Amino acid sequence: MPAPNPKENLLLASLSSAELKRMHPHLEPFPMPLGHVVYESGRILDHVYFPTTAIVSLLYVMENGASAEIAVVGYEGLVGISLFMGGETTPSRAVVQTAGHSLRLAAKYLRTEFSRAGSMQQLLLRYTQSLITQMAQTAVCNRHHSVDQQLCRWLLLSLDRLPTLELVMTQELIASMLGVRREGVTAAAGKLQKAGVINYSRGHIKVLDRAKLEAMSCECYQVVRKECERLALYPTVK
Amino acid sequence: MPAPNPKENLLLASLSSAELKRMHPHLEPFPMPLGHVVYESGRILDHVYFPTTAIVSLLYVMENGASAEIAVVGYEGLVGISLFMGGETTPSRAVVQTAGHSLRLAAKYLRTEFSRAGSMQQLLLRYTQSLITQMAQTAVCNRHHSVDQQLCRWLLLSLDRLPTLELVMTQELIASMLGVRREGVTAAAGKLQKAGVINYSRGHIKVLDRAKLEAMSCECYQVVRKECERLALYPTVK
DNA sequence: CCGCGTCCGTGCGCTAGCGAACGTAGACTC
DNA sequence: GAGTCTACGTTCGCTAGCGCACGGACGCGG
Repeated sequence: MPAPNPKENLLLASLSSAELKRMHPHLEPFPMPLGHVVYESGRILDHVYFPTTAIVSLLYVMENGASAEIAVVGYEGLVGISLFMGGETTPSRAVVQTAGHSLRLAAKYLRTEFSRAGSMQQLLLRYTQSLITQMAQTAVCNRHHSVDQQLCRWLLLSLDRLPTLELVMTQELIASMLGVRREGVTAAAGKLQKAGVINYSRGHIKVLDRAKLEAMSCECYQVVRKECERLALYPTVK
Repeated sequence: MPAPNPKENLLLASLSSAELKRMHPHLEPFPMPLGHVVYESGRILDHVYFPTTAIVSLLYVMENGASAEIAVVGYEGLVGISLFMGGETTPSRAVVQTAGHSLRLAAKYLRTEFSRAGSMQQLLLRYTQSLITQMAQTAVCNRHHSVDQQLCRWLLLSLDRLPTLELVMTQELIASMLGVRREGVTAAAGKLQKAGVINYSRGHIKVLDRAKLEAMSCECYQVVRKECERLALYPTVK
């Protein structure tokens, strides 16, 4: 497993050379296998994680075991905002949704850098706001949009955080992220496949027509993307 | 209209006397009539607003006019976090849900105070995290819970931000907040009335049995409340 | 090449919530 | 005290999504 380059994470790449120089010695490679729980609800974090190739889902698991994704974090962001927001913990869980690499940074170094009130602080706060937008839009989407539309939104959000047009992801997993039944995902994915938008096969999804996927999605994807671009924080779109 | 006392807002009340002294000259009373749009999606804010007796809903309005509440802000918080988070704007709208008073502070004073990196900054960031929790829980609730349960949650959140057990609020308005049909609220409120939990009459809701209301609510209310109490940021419960 | 486990497709009955329309009763106006 | 308006109640047909159950198909290991 090659050591990930800090420049692969957009937040780290945005740092000034002086800042990056200070952080670099403390950034340690951290592998993220599929399904790994990066943090558990209520646990106190001792690191923040900057994904490079991995994708992490923030999700809330209810008392009865049902779950729902709150937001998704890829190479454009970081996992563990509660460390600098001052809350220490959050009631949600972070799970690796796509295996890959990340860099992690011990809490004390992050706090030190944050308290310098420099561009790192600004960057982290701006990123947090983009995360807030994503959460808000998730709430709206959960309220008003069909499973079909939500699947499109979800695929696009994942796609933007991946180097290729292929996702490794079972319908069961997508269902648990969206908080719907697996059968609902099967039905929605079936429609997309018939429309020639994707190709699904035993946990491998190839996106064939991204433009059509965007057209079939609800407005929520575009809102999040536009807002993040405005904040100069969005992954490049392939 | 009496000038609101800064101590009526929990954030302002938590400031050190030195901080409050610095801010006090710049805090101006700002009335909040029902329905007033405190900020519009995308507009650049020039003040932050600290409600004292008013309650403000953050909601997202979709292209087709449908809406959904993202979070609610009362005397425990402030409206306008994007000013110190660095984004300047957000894609949501803030609307006065319960008429009352607030104090507002011009952006430049807030930014100055924030950049001192003192307890005010910590306080604002901790509050932002509590807001994030509320949004996340709203997303989950929208996904998994019935209108009945959501109504209970919503009533409790409003109740905690009010001095009395009576809300002035039409079913139409509640429906637009929850993002459901008015008829759905009528049905849910009818059940609560039959159960002796509330008394509804032409825009006036009296809560008769708060304990039962909490029992009929989903876990989401308690999650938000516990998390905010943990962050030492929650209104006292009557 | 056989067996088994994972993953995906399908069918069926059921309920919650939607959309639209209409009825009614309290409250306010003049 | 008659008219009017706003807020709430009720109905009906419809659809999306749920829970459950089963079956088939692909792929891996032996």
